Amino acid sequence: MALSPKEKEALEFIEAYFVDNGFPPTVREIGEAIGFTSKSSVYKLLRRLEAKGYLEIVPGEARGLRLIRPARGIPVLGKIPAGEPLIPYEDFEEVLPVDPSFFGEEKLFALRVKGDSMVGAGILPGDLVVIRVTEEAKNGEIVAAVLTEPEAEVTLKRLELKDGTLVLKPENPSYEPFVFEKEDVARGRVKILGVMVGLIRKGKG
Amino acid sequence: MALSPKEKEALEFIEAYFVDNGFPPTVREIGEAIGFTSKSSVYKLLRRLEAKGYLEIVPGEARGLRLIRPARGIPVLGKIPAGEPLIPYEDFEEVLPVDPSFFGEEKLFALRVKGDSMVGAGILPGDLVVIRVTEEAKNGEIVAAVLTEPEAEVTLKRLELKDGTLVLKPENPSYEPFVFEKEDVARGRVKILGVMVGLIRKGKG
DNA sequence: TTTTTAAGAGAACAAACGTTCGCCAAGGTG
DNA sequence: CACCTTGGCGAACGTTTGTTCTCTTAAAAA
Repeated sequence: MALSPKEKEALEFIEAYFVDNGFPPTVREIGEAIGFTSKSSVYKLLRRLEAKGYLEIVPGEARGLRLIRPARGIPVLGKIPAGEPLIPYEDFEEVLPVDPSFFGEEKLFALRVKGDSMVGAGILPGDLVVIRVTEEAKNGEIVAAVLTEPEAEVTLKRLELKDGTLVLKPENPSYEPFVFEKEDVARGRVKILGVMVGLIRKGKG
Repeated sequence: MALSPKEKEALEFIEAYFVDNGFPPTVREIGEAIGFTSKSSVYKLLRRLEAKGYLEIVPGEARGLRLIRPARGIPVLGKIPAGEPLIPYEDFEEVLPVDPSFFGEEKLFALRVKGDSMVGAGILPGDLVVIRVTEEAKNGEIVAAVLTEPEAEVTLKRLELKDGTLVLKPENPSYEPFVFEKEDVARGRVKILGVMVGLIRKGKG
């Protein structure tokens, strides 16, 4: 169910408070944060959030709020980002229950690997690759890049930069590298989303 | 610093309570759980835990306890387990801040991969392999096993069972399989710790 | 042995906190 | 128009909860 602006504001505050403090906020603190003067209004809002399945209220207990979604996690980029901003940091389908600070403090997201073009780097189909959002990738780093032609597509390859040309190199001899000249980069035919900082595999491998 | 029995009991209760409820317990609840009749005794114990670095007390706040160690995580098996029990579920050096239920509800631990004998399965040196504790592994599964001779050693290999013989097969043509006959297994020269259920890689891969 | 320290009991108190009740304004709907 | 729902205010109340004091006992240190 959809969240009203105030409900969303409250939920985000609760999650942020939880991450910062290690326990949930009180009704009063929530009210103060979202600009409510009456606690009862906050309480009603919390009940709405409960009805919509975003949290659970434990009756009578101080700070008795139980978040349903994991408080800290790495969002999995489901569909290919089309417009701007490239990384929509909302409405992710899935959130990996992994503390992001394990991989670094910056903005992170995860990408599910589709093909076998990177098996040479120990990256298998189905793996979740953790990406740090940045446009400044160095030579030799594995990057997530979005190709705009012929159609929008996100791909994971090793980056090679040689005097202006940008090469996205698979780690599998069966695949050919993608080569982009200066003008291709300038015209936005390729755009680097970020660099790989980790990998999570679920299953028997 | 070392924990007294009661301190350890309290800390474990707090962690379990936190996992179950999503917020920390009250001083009273802790007292009830560990058999203290006086709250002040509990409070002093909490201060000891704080002094020893296991948690933080936020003064004046209800349920104002902040755990230092991650509440939910996967322990990393540091050194090779020598005696029984093979998996000591205490005093782990490191805990991965990953919700164990992501990989399964059973008992899990992680193992840091040392060599390159499993690169063919996309498992690189330095990777953290998540293992589900079980002695019943099926043919073709990747298992963590402990070899007792010539010296105790934990290894990760693909399991192959052929009428009584147990083969631990590397996924790298440069390495030879380990073959164990029925009597080797019976004499405990090889013991299966568990099967691989996931993998976590930290770094640029 | 005397002294000190650690660990807990029990009472008392002041905040912190959740919860309910009645009221009100805006907006849609018959 | 009259009616109902939604979303908010304000007051009041009763618990829940942290925190401090003094006292007791047993072990350790001197």
